[in-house]
Amino acid sequence: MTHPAKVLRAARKATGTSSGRGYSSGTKRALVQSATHLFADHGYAGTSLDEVVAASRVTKGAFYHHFPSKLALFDAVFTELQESAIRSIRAAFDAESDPWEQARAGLRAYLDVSRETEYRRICMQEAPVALGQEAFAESERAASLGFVHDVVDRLVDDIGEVAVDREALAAVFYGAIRSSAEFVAESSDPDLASARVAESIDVILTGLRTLGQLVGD
Amino acid sequence: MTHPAKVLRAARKATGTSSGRGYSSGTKRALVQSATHLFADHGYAGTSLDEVVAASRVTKGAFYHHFPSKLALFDAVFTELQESAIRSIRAAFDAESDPWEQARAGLRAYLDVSRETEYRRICMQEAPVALGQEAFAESERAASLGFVHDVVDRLVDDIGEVAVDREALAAVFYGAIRSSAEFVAESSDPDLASARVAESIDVILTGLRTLGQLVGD
DNA sequence: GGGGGAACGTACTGTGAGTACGTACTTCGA
DNA sequence: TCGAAGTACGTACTCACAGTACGTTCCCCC
Repeated sequence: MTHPAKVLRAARKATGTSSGRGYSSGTKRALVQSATHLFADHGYAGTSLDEVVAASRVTKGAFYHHFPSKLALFDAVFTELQESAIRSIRAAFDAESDPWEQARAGLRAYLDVSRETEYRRICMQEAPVALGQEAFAESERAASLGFVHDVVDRLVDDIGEVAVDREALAAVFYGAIRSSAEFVAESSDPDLASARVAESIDVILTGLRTLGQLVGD
Repeated sequence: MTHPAKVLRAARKATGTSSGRGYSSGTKRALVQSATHLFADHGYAGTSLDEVVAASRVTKGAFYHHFPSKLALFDAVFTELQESAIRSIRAAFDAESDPWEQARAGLRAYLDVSRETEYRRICMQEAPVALGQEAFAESERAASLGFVHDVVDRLVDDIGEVAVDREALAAVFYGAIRSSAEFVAESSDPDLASARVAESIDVILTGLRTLGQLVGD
């Protein structure tokens, strides 16, 4: 007298589909995964809930049991990608000790992450529009921008003598890095493009360091 | 029965609303102007055609006579803002002759343009999502990015000895400038913020120049 | 002055987000 | 072990909005 839902649930647990990090049910996880691909391919506005639930093999009723709105689903997808990216970058960063090497390692890790179309499309393109500039900027300050701020702080400390506006410089570098990601993404040879922008930023950093040494003397 | 279109038309001609630069009718101009404000305030997805036509005091039939779709309306709004911005920046650029001064003047002009919420919201935020990355990147290459490319070219020529990747460096600077615009926009004191980021970019340019002089010796 | 195209207006259709409500399954306390 | 409450869905709708079909008026030119 085993009921069908019970079997399904057991099957999901066995295949590891269920209990995916913080989610109560496998259904929720399936919805997030399907949505990640669909949002990345067709954007937020270009993806209908009917497509998402069809890809997840559930119905709208099931969806609205787990999420209050389409936007909440997008937010879940965004947050997951964002957090994963930050973990990768911070790991690369923490593997170095010299601030200049940390900056280089962090940049390389970021360029790697932004090679994934899902990250670029969802976290860089769609998110500010879908979630609104306010909410997006907030999450950005807490995550990536804050990270760049730390890196720039260390670099400026290392330079020492030159008087610079750390906050403004961090904003400038943050944009430079974001733009580098697009440059790499649009390129036909991502490996080469990645090396090219990394070197350009290197030249800029070297210029700043040289400036610091000259003033320091 | 006095028909509304006749009255409206007479009123428009009397108030000079009609015959707006390149548009066949005043109606088209009114639609673009209303849409500019509405898109800037509520975004592309957040603005309904009913709102646009109501603000323009026409009907959907009139709208679809002038535009094939909502997206075409957005494109018209975007193109107008974009071209106007480029004109301002190029004017500031052409007023100088020294490449480093040209770069400074162009940056200042860009920071001024991007203080307008309409430009930021429509041309920087919404456009890549609404028009699609492909189309947006194309228009960007032809306009703003190409402009930055020219500026960087002159700077690198002036430096001389240092071997740098002009294309990659242009991409990096382009991002730095875009990000500066956001920094200024989010600030509570835009004049101060504008000066702060301009100085940060100045420091970077000075670093590059110094590098060039050292290698040149 | 009338014929044709441009410039509208009105009423409808289709799609997609969100809601209302019913139902199967699980859990837990008595 | 029985039932009551909660969880996890499914089905069938409503409403908003982009786009269409089609009719009507205005304007110009022959």
